[in-house]
Amino acid sequence: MEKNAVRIKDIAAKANVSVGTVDRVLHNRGRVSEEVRQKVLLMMQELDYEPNMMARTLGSNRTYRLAVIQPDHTLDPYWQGPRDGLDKAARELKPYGIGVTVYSYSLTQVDSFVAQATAATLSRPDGILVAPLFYRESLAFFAQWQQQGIPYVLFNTYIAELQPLSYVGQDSYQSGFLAGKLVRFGQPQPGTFLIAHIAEDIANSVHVTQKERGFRDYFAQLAPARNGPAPGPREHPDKIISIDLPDPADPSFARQLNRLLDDEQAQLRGIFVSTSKAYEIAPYLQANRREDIRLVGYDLLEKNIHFLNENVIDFLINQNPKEQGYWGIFALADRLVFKKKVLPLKYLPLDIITKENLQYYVGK
Amino acid sequence: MEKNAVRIKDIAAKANVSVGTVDRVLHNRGRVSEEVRQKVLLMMQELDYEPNMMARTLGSNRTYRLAVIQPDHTLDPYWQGPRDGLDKAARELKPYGIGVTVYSYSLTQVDSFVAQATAATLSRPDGILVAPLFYRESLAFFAQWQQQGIPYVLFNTYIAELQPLSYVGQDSYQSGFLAGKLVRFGQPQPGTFLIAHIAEDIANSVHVTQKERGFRDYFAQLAPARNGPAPGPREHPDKIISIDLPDPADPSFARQLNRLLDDEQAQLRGIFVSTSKAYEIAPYLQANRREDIRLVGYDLLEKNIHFLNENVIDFLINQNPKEQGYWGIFALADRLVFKKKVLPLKYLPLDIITKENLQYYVGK
DNA sequence: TTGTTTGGAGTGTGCGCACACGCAAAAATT
DNA sequence: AATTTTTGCGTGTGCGCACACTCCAAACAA
Repeated sequence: MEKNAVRIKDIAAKANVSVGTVDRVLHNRGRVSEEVRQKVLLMMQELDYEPNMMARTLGSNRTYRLAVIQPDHTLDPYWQGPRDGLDKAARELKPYGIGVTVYSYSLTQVDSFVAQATAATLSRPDGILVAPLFYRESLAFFAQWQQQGIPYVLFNTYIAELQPLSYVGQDSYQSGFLAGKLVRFGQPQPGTFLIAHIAEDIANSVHVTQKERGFRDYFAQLAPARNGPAPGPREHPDKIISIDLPDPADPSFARQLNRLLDDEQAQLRGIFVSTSKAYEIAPYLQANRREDIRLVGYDLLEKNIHFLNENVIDFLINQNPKEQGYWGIFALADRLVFKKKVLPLKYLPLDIITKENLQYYVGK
Repeated sequence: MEKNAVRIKDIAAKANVSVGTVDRVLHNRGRVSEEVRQKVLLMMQELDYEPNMMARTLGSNRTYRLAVIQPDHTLDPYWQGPRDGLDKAARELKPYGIGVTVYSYSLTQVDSFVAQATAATLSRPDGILVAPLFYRESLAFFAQWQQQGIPYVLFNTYIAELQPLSYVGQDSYQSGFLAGKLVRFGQPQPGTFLIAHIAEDIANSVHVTQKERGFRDYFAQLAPARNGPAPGPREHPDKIISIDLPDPADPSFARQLNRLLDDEQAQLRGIFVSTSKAYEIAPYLQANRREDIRLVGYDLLEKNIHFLNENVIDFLINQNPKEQGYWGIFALADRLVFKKKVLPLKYLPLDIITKENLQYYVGK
């Protein structure tokens, strides 16, 4: 094997030109007659030439600087995941001349996002990976990068507005849809199902509203068709409510939650927490011994894992934070270094995590 | 970045020797005085030298031949997965001088395994990746490879007997345990649960017996402790039975299966198929409209996906066949080419697949 | 003594490619 | 017609490393 690897030299010989000429058509450096150009191109096709990337990066001493803009991982544990992933990618890609700089902003302060995004832009990077949690404020930056010709990749939150090179992350809608299934599955009787947002600025967060839409749609499609041949064994007059909880430190958090749990009428059978903060709800269920209420949330944070093992949380959906960082960086590398075409959408799987399969996802 | 990459030239300068000398200590070629050797080693540590793998493979024209021994993918669709995965790995590793040859044997014929394994051994490969479905017949080969110093990696089936370089695949026991959870989850009433083996030589297949053990243990640990403080809200006098079905083409397959399904007394609530052949059972459930019987099986084969979408199969556990092939090859490459230490056990996740998250696993 | 081996080091070439440079012929300008 | 400029192409060097080769002096044998 490998003996038959086609080199530039082979193309040159077959086309009766020098390696310099082949190099010129390969990189569109001009200074080649159209006639020769076509011949070289043909020979390349015939021999099925594939450049040797190792020799290429070794030969050209070019380096690439990538900027990552994401929430500070010391303020919210979730963001440690993407951080780990992009660090891993950075390590693997270092020999290819890729360097990564992280600009972290505060999840709760819009202006810190603007400041960091501005700093990243001013560093004039060769590519940008960004988690655009703030919808409105992101748009202007996209426009600027697009104009400057800097490729940028989105992760975690998908904003279609200005075409990014790629989006890496979950399909939020389907993610909510799946949550509906998990919260409903195996429950023989109809009831009320709650979708809880914790300390989220819903209006400015595409991400979360799509999850809610998916969740509601799951129940909608469950309802038997009006004129269906035979109505299913059970009807589904389930009631879906959603609530916008404040920061858990706020006393009204407990107040609002307890009011819901104490409402005997409601027949509350399941709660879906739209972010990775299911561990904020879990203690209330555990304290009141509400094993009858199904709890579904996101991500394998330490606290979530605790309540999963205690059977308070029933399912977690893994958003694959680490993979998001990893593949985000790789999307940029594929474009810049390897010159491969990059898929505009890279949906990561919706991993269903239970107590029984947890261990194989934790260190991943 | 990357400007600070340490080269062997830098070490040479710092140790006041030539690059040739550094090369000699790097590869233990001898012909270096102990004194100088120590100095060079020290400088390497101080500068935190990491060899540039690209330059290394480019410089040394060494190639590696890997042999893969696995069931023929044209005879059983499952094995297309590992095949795809190892092909992908082979493509990525080709520039590193790695070539892969596949020796495929027939799942049902022991002697074809022996023949292919023999052929692979005679080709004197630099490394071997093997799916040792036949327990007894595998042992002799392991011993031989060990003696010849050929590193070998197991996948799909774990046999601890003679330490392989690594095992890549699922934890079969935990896989069965999870299947127990999935088949039982949300069913309010106790009943009978069936574990079905289809056309398997149980006695010679570690793999499948471990799955059964895990499955049974799930139910065992569900039963409330004898002297527990308070017996749970429901007791679990579930009954677990297992059955050894013949090839589905055999008329007794249908006979045995129908007898089980028609037994009103049994209260059959769930079936766990221990291999990827859940699609052989599904038609019987569908024909008899037995929506009350939970069906859990393995792998995203086309036929399984069909019945998952029809709600006949409730859950599939993805054995990640593609990843098994991919990481199996990489384990060998890590050892041979990159000289990294290889984990002796690489457990792949137990992906839970439902209709709702299926799409993100299919093309993976 | 003169050869011969051997230990301990340095030098040189090539891997496949990028890129700067050189040089002649053709085309454009004066 | 003499010049500059442009076009079209070939050559040479270096990237970091492996590996064969060379060289020299000391140890040893004859």
